[in-house]
Amino acid sequence: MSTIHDVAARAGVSAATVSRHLRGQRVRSAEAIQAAVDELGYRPSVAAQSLKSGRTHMIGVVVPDITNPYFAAVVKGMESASRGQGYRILLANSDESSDREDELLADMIHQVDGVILAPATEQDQTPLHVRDAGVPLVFVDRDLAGGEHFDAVLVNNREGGRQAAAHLLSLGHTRIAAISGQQVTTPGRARREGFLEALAEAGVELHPEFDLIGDFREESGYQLTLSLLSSNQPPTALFTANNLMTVGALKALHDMRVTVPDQLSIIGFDDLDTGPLLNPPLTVIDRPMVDQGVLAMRLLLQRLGQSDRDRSPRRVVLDTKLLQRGSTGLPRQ
Amino acid sequence: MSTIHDVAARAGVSAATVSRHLRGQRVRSAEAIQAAVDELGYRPSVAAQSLKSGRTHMIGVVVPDITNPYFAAVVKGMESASRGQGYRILLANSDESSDREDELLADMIHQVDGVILAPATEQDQTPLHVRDAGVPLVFVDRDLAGGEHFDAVLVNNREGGRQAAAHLLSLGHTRIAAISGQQVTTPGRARREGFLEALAEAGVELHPEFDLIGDFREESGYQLTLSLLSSNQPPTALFTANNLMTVGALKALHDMRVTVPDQLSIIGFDDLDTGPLLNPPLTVIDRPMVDQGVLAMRLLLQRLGQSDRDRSPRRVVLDTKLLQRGSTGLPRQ
DNA sequence: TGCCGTACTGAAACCGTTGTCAGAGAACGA
DNA sequence: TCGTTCTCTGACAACGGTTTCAGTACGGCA
Repeated sequence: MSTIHDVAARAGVSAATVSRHLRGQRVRSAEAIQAAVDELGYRPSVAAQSLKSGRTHMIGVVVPDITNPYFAAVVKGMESASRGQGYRILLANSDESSDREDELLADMIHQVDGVILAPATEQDQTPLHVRDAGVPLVFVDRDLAGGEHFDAVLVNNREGGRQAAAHLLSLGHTRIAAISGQQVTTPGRARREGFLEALAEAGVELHPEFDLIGDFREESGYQLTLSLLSSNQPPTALFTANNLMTVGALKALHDMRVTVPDQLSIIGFDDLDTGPLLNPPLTVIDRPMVDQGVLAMRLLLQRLGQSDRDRSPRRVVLDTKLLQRGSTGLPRQ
Repeated sequence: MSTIHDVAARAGVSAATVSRHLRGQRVRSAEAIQAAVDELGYRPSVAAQSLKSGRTHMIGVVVPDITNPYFAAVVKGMESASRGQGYRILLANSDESSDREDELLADMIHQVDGVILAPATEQDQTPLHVRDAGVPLVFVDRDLAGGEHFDAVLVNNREGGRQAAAHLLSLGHTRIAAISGQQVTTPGRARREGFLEALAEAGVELHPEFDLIGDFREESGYQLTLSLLSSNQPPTALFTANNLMTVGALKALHDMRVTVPDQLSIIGFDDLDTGPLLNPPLTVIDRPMVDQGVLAMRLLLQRLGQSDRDRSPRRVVLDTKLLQRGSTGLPRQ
């Protein structure tokens, strides 16, 4: 590994001059320096630059689970938006654990220029520490209670929940069940609230035993669906509040030989790549995925730009959309 | 941001002593130092440590596409294996582009302690530069032509291809088609070779027009399947060499109202989360996913351990397994 | 009493880069 | 010709740690 001094020696100038040349300043011996750089294959030490400048050109990204296709798409969006801007992504999974998230952020703060986070709970305090440390922070997918002072890219989860309910109601369902996510998370809480709200407005009540709370993982969708089916008067329609729980629910229905939508209509939140191929094709509330990552990264990079640090928070809220396919139908008589 | 000197001043000792305490050496004023550390919330500067030690505690991970569930799972495995070992993951997508991969690696080399790579082509030269730079490298999923001198975690792709062919042959198919991946990649080449090999051994020939080469993306699976269907004597069975192309193929079959497996049997490579839920459930060649990430990271971290750098390359090859479900059946008369 | 070994300590150098500073020439106008 | 400006330069000091080196203080022992 050659250093800037090696280059300087070879070009017959001082290290300072090499540095200047590399940063684009006019320098008399530009060609000689460039030649030396090329011959030695010199690349500046990132560590030394960071130490000197206090900037690392890395963005910390913390998501609950990278194997969730939604987050994979979001991260891909982030990566493509940071590409060409000279920023790299430091990736970590929180596994939906607030503690793990705390650790990760505490570690990261000191080696990233900014953080994009999908917080494990809305009560999380760590993001405040991140802000206190002067590290710009953008929320994606999930918000904080009182998060208005942070940048964020979200979707209208409440409206998404309402759309799901409205769709089931429009088909004539009244024995309706919902499997929601953790109520301490934005999508967990808001989707359920919107869903319940729309039901209430239509004068339909959700039986407490049909108002289930999962954890956004496939297994909880599976187990909770089994429990619903064991009810002596099962629901005719089901709303599952994210993609993984939807898959779990479908597996349970499959295993229990429940026909969809004849015996049970099901509507999920977040489309699956194979959504149209399922039997029947899956009805879902859909939302932009890659876009959210792109927007979040852009917001953050803007924030990193000089003189933009203190501008008021920007909050982007995207719309959800009903994709009606075959898994929802009229309730059985 | 407090520095080690702030801590030293507060504890009434020198910076050297604080450093010693933090690195676990016996020190007279341990309590006072610890108190100062806690009060100030001191954390060592990663940049300074890197500059001094030459180690960054970061692992560069370059995969073709993080939204491919296989790679998402692999990355998750890596992340969990690096957790607790004090290593972080610098993630990048190569988008199956060799040029992009070159850039990424050239940048990364100087800021990571090791690299895990799924190379875009087997002819790639960049990995050699990485090695020359003294940065340990582990291949995952894909190998290099002449890659025997590198650590790697692979699966037996050739055998997987043979299993697929054997399965279709055992059902009595002879008009068989294959949609393979890029022939410059290990999985693209080896799966096809194994597949063709087994057909040849059974005396079955693959019509050139049925021997298609895609690019591991959904769109190519879709388009190539459409072209197969437009043949005036279409195949009765199809092998798609990765998950995304399988999804593309299924969408084409769906759009063209081809019934599976009656009109066409299909067998994929790599299971889908929704594989069992498809209509009919998808027959695939399956392989460990998260495990590959875990193994690759372990291999790399071992390599980073002292005195292990020069040991001979370790190459792990995992087995594939046929998951017979409903998408393959007897050929139509 | 003196001597030796042990346990700990701070000063200083170093990692590689960048920014400051003062100075050296060259170009320019008077 | 002599200032004065302008452009470019190298020496040097940081940035925040870790490590080496040369101590200092103390206990044990003869």
